[in-house]
Amino acid sequence: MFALVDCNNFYVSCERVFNPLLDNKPVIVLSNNDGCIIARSNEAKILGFKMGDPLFQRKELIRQHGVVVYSSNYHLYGDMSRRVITLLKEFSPRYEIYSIDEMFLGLKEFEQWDLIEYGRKIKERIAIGLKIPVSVGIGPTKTLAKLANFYAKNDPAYAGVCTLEEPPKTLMLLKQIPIEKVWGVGRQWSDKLKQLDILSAYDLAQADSAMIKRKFSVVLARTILELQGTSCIKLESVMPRKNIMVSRSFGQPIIDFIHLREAVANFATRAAEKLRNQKSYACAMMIFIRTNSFNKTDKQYSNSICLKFPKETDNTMWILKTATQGLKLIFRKGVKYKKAGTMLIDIISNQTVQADLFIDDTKMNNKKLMDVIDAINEKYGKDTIRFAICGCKKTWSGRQQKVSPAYTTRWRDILVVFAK
DNA sequence: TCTGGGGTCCTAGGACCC
DNA sequence: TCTGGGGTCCTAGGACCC
Repeated sequence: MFALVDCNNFYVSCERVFNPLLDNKPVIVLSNNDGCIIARSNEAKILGFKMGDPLFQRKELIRQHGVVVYSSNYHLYGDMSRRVITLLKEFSPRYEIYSIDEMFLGLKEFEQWDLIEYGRKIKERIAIGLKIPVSVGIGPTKTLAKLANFYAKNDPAYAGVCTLEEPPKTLMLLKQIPIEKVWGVGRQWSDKLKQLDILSAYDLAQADSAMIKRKFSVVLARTILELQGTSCIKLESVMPRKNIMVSRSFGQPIIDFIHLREAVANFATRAAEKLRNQKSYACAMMIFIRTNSFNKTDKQYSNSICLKFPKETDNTMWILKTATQGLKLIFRKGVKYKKAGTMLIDIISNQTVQADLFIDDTKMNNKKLMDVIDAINEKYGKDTIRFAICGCKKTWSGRQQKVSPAYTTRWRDILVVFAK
């Protein structure tokens, strides 16, 4: 058995932990650049705010209902996520961190227990420990645990905890789940499935898996088995990333090379930090730049380039050098750039590196220097020490007008409580 | 004026090997 | 008229996830 524990409206819930005045009010959290709505409280969902709505299209509705708006605060959400994970680990030795607000628990060892009761304990633990509301879905496969979570979250009768244990009960519930809510079925496939008269999770569970494999892929055929109760998708403990991407849209369009280079250098630096953090090397990197594709009048341009490093590396200097080279090759004058990014690719573990006879490894991967830089930045804050090419003004950075304090990760933001 | 930022896996087809 | 039978690796593109 698996449990899927999902934090409800996670970003909004994080804001509410430190500001109880937000309880019962419509609250939304915005994406980077304050561009889109990416998290909504239940009250905001009822008002009709949709995931991904551009903010500027919803200004009127926000004003009408006095909706509270926040920029995203990943210092806070990331740290709260780590705390949730710490507490959830108490409930099973086997787990998978699936996303910033979701975790699977392996419950093989607890199958004789009352799992509903266990689910309630989990929910209670997170509520008391962190004031984060969670939903718990339990099932014999990950896909069924996901669907159980759908009920736990959306049907008040379950009060946040639902199990799909016995097959007959499971099948009845599957009939009420629209096909597009099934884990692994997105927009394209749900449209195509509906044409085949497969409208619910139940219909998919009954479908001919050979036909599905032919017309879709082995992935969806696997989903059928999972819906029927045969577990195909294992619990994955932490796997290092195979790609590391850092990209941003700019607050203002960038025209000149120097500013664009500064932005790209910052992204590459961040990517290199992530790479070292997971103890890997990258063999190559990709750099991309693009104009604002929403703008119908400006000249459009978008390009990317992949470059190999002379030898696999986790060294910021090499990565910056390569990023700059690549940018020079794809940069075009007279264009208004709106977004850029870097991606480290061909990532390997730093434990399995072949030495090179002809390249001086100490020069390529100046490990001591990187360790010192990382340690200083860890202790005194991001970018305390940095490469000059990254600049210091961050003119490219976007709007973050309504960001809450980083209550749990920055000393000067720590919450102060006054006694009356 | 204003439209996010990450990831994964699978498949088909081409180039190559013997 | 007729033109083998295996393989591997790589890449781009398309689907999905949060």
